[in-house]
Amino acid sequence: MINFESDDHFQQTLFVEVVLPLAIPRTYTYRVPKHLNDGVESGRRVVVQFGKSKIYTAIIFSSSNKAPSSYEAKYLLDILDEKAIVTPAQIKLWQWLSDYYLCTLGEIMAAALPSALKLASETRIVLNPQHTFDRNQLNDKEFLILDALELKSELSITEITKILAQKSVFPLLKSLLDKKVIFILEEIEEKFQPKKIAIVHLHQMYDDKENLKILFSELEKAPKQVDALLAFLKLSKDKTEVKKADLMETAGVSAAIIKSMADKEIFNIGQKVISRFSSEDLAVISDFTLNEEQSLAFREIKTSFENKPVVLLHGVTSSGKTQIYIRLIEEYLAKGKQVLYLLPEIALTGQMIDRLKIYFKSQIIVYHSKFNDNERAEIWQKVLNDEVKVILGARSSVFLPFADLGFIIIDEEHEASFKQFEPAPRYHARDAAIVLGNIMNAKILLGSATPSLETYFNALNNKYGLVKLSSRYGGVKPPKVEVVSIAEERNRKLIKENFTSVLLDNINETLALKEQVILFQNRRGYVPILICKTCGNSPKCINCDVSLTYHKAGGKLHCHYCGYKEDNISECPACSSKHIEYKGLGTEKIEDDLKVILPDVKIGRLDYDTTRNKNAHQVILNDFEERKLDILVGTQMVAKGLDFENITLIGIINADSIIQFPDFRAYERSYQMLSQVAGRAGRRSKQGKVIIQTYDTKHRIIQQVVASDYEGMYREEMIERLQFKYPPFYKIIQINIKHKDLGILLAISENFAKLLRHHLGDMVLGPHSPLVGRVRNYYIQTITIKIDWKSQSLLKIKNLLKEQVSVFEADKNNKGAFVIIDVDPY
DNA sequence: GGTAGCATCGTC
DNA sequence: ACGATGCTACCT
Repeated sequence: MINFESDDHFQQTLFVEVVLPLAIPRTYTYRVPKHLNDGVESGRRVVVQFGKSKIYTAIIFSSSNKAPSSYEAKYLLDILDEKAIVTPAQIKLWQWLSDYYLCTLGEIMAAALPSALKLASETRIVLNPQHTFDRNQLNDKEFLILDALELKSELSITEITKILAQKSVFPLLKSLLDKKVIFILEEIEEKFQPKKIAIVHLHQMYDDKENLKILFSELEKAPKQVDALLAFLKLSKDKTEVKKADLMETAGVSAAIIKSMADKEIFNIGQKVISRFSSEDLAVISDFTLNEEQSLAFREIKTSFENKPVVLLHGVTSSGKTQIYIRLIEEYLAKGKQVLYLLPEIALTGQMIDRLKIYFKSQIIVYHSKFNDNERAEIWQKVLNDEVKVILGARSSVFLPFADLGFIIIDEEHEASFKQFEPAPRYHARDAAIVLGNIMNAKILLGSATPSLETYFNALNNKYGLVKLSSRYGGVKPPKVEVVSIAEERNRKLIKENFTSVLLDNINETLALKEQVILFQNRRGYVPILICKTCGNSPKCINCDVSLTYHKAGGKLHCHYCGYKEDNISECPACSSKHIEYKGLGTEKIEDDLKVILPDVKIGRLDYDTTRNKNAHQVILNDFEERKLDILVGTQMVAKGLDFENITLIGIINADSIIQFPDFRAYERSYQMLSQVAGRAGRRSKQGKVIIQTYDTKHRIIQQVVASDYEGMYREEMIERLQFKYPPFYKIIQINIKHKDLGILLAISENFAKLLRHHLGDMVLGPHSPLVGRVRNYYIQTITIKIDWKSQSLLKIKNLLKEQVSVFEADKNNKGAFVIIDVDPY
């Protein structure tokens, strides 16, 4: 006879290693209650108590049947999932990231999982504002939570635990989350919003002619409303949808009239997400064939993939890389594979999304950190269940749980925004994606018009395949680049404010043709610094070692590092002199000066300051696209995701401010930035023009930009990189030490450098002060380690660093100090 | 002799 | 990360 009771008795006791979403270096072991043995699988979430009072969601990393010898493991409280929500491939990726970037698994988990998937005792819960769920589906306890939430709009999990008088609430909350009864509360920041328009419908009731007649008679005393109603009927005759804006215009009524009619339920007003893509472009995209050069590149990429997992597509601006991407994506979709398409964050607000959405419809999904958390959790599940095939996302989308990934595109591969700096994990999404691709056996395509030097180096050394695309698509001519000497114009007194006569003449010509202009200046604010002419003093931030920037709108001095603001000064705080000079220039001043010089021209500005509000970015771009603006002044935001047919002139106000930046990548970055901005000029119909204003017309970077000589730039840069021990020849690991007291910081960082030098010799440089020596009241010292990775073992050095950092942190003399390790800090 | 306030430790 | 525990300084 089989004894079911004793079956349990023979079951093994299992133990699991779990990752907690905290910055602790190791995994922790929990004992599995026997009744949960069947649920043990790495990648599933478990609920555990950690410490005396905290409850966290952790991820099972591995399991074993050996009890730990030195301590008694706690029981885990519950297993939340019926299948792993973190895939084995992800676990491998996490491990790699943690080893490579010297961060903890917990930090990666915290960054990777949307918070709706990692409930913790302090998580706050709110009711779904749209009560679309079925109350009958809830059990007693779920109802109890619902009641409590109706009384108090927001509850913490600890509070819910009290209400229910039971320990295990996570599974209950998970079920409520799944049923969309509750949401996780998050601090709402600026959210990504698709462009929406208001659509007006007539209430169903008035489909009936009699009712409509009655309505007209009822509105007799409200002539404006009658106008609106008539206008609606007229518009709805030849269109399926009536836009609120059209209705207002046709009827000649205000929004208030429409609103009051909506309140009376005559109209219903709905929102419709619309594409920012014009129908003209739509045709080009939805039905295209690759030209000869593109087809060749397409075939070359496929051949390269046969023996290399990574291929670089080096294609000049407007060479039609996107079309090649689309064809490749189609091939992988046909094989049933998932595709990850990585783009820099800013480019995602642009037209790329619309373009691909038109093409791939519901197969495509967009993912980035500005999405709200509930949406992100939903996308996580869809990717895991292989319900979405194409993911278009910013760097954090490398963390998604791909079920069957076949192909990764990293577009604008050279973009600095793929690297995360703060907080840990300080990873580079391109490199992480390559590792992910290798783990999942997916092919990886890097795309850029100006590849990063390390990528180009890898391509030339046969580590990556290399495919080139050197002519522009559809016979678009490359823009004509003209360099203007600021110094010379100044001598000849031709310059007006910061505009050379050449630039102004070109602006006028362009505007006369009803074409549009972009002016690029890589500094926001009005003027970067104020200097006292008497004593040379300039106002500094109280928290950081930087000069404050004057912002005319608001009349305040701002710190761009910590956000500190103070009132502008009329006399020098040090010597009371009234002779204050304004030096340098930012986008705000350029906009202002231009308004004086060209009073009849409509000028807009696109930078961090004008795009803080939700949707501001879209509004400005829409205005520009709809030609409500003639000139757009902006920081590097204008360089990305802006593809308007009508822009034929680009002005770079001061190229020197970009080139003269104290960083080893300054020249490379300048070349990339200038080329990219220049690439915005001119489209299919017309050759564009770019005017670069500079003091240093002979500078090699400027000359190389003019000549589109990427190869030349690469060659010369590489000589310097080798000579001064920089990547790609050397690996750089940066150790930043922070402390509130400068004296202590200098002493301890000197000591730490000495200690490291003892082990690593002259690989260790510094400590030195970074560009900004103090941020948010913490002084910073940097120790740089340059490693010749061909002759040294990176792993050994990293292990040594880990060890030495923990020794440093444990040392009493170093209390109050923070150590931040940044691997590949670029 | 007591305790506020902070540093340090350990979490399985 | 964060609470528990230990240690020093200052008070009635």
